[in-house]
Amino acid sequence: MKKGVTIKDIALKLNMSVSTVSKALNNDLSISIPTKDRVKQLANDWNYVPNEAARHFKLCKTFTLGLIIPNMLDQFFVLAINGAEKIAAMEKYNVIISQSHEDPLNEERIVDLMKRNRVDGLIVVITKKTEDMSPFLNLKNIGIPVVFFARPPKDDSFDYVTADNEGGAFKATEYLIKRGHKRIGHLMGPESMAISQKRLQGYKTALQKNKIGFDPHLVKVVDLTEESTFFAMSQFMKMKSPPTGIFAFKNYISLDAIEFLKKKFPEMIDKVDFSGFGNLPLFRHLDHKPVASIEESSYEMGEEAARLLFRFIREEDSMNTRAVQHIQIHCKLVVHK
Amino acid sequence: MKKGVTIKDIALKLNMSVSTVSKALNNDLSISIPTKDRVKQLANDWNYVPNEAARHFKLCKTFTLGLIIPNMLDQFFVLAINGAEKIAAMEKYNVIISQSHEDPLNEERIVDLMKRNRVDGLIVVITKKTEDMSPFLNLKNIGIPVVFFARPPKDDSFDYVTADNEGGAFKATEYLIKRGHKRIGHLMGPESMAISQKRLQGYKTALQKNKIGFDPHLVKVVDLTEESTFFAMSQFMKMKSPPTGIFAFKNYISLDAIEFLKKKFPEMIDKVDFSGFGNLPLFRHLDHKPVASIEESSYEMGEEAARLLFRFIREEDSMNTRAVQHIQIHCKLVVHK
DNA sequence: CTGAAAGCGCTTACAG
DNA sequence: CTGAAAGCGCTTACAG
Repeated sequence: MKKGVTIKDIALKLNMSVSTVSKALNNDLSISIPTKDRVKQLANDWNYVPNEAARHFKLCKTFTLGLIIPNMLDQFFVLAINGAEKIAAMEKYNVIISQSHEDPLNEERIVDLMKRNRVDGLIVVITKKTEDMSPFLNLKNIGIPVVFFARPPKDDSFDYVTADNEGGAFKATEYLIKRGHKRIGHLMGPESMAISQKRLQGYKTALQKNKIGFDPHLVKVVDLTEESTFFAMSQFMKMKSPPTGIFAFKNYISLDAIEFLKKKFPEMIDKVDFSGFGNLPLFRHLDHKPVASIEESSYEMGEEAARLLFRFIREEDSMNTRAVQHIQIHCKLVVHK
Repeated sequence: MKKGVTIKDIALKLNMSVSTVSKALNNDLSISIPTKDRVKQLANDWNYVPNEAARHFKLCKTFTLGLIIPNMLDQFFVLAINGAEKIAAMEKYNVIISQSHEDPLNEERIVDLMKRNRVDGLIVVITKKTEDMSPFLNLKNIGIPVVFFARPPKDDSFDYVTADNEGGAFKATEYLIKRGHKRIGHLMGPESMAISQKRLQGYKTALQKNKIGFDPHLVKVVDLTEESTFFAMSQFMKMKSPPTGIFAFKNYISLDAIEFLKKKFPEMIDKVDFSGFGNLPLFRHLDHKPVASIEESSYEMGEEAARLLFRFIREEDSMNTRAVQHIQIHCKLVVHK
């Protein structure tokens, strides 16, 4: 980084103090219009670029939000980022995005980095394997507020924004029932994720309400990799009477499951209906896709998380006294085709 | 941001000078092992978190790379980001990503922001409409190196990494010819983009080499929106003898074009073959997709761009004397199904 | 091996 | 309305 023009240079040239120049550039009310004009004119002529690193340092504030997400190839997260960025932009805040790639070790490294860089707040989607929350506890101690997003930690003492997981699962399952399915499987999310249980619960409730017995063999846990979905599907297909409707924890899983059928049981591809969480932009291009999606409104969820975070940033002092916030976003069922 | 523990606090407690503490934490050779141990022990006990804002300020270096891309919903860019991030991580650099959403005004705002935040270097995919390069010239002046990526500016005085656009277009077009097509259309990229011409040229060369006359009616310019692709396709389909093979500037355009056929000319969907730039992860899930893609190796391109940028960051002094770098990445043809 | 001192560029409470 | 001065947390050239 070259040295560049500083307010000192400007002050020297105009025979003013640096205080005056600083105030003029910041539109301080105490400075006269002519002075402001002269300062701004020269700043412009000289291509003055304020050194934010110096401001951040001086003000103990970086005007930066950290975002930690598992993976940017997942459109759900990208939409959420866009929502958060919108709110951040309104507050003239920057956003730093970093990917954990679903690895808790990476996650810890990134949290540390964000801490060192003194972001003013953090929005985090924890990895599918994160169980140890100590890196985040530590964050609280040094006064950096965190809002968890989409995947709430099991420990309810943290603030989060998430979908109505149980309600959404209920709707997705019931839609399959309404389409006439009696044997309904569930591709369940990892045990390590709190929402896996919620979505399972919604599935169970839908069965119950519609007088369909719960069969534990119809629930297979997957870990969000293609292999595990393929394995679960092959288990399903081996059954005497395989499910004809499958509610997936997440629609990226449905896509893998559909992929599996195409490859191994092409005759079944039109006989099994899928529903699941996530109404993704890429569905537009698909011929074989879930019959219904739970719209998680990820853009709005991102906005909501950012709004909550800004509230915390503003109320920083009351950090230790304020009530924990758990925000739940309503989920809509979207039928495809 | 709370005040937190500083090296001064540690120095006070241990009856040392701040210089010693600073050096101990930075593993300076001049400090004795026992001293280092005592310092590190206390730093650890007290949860000391170095204030990077202060370091950046002091060192006139932020260890941060800026990335400006049009849109994170485009997987091509996400892969490139991942490549650049990998290289940055190896150099212990952070990456700030910002989206221009294809709007030059946004782009200018972001460049300004990156300037103020004194990123050490910038990797930029300009918007499809960017013609005025002055925001970037300005960057050079204050000593922030920039590497353009994927979409080289028309002005060749900038450094960039791009695909072998002409060669790739040649291969994609020739593949359609090899499949027996005689009437081959081209969905050309925006005139404002330099690579649109290159890809058109590759298309023309492939026709020529294979003794197929060039028909200007078979070239339609699109602007990367669905509407413009739909319009171009409807023009094609109105022709007496519409093209049976179409080489698209970019495969997201192919997807829109396929969408158009599905909707308006379902009987044609299996009669028109597409090829184009971009071998995207999402193709995995598609039944109707281009018959071939030009693999742009975006991950590797991202790495390459970051490597080049680091070279510039290191050689900062010779900024004005060094030769302009134009790196071209070889493109492979990937046949689908 | 350790420390005193200067300084990075900016903001702000205070004095005039 | 303007300015002098302190200080944010750190690094480093220099002295000892």
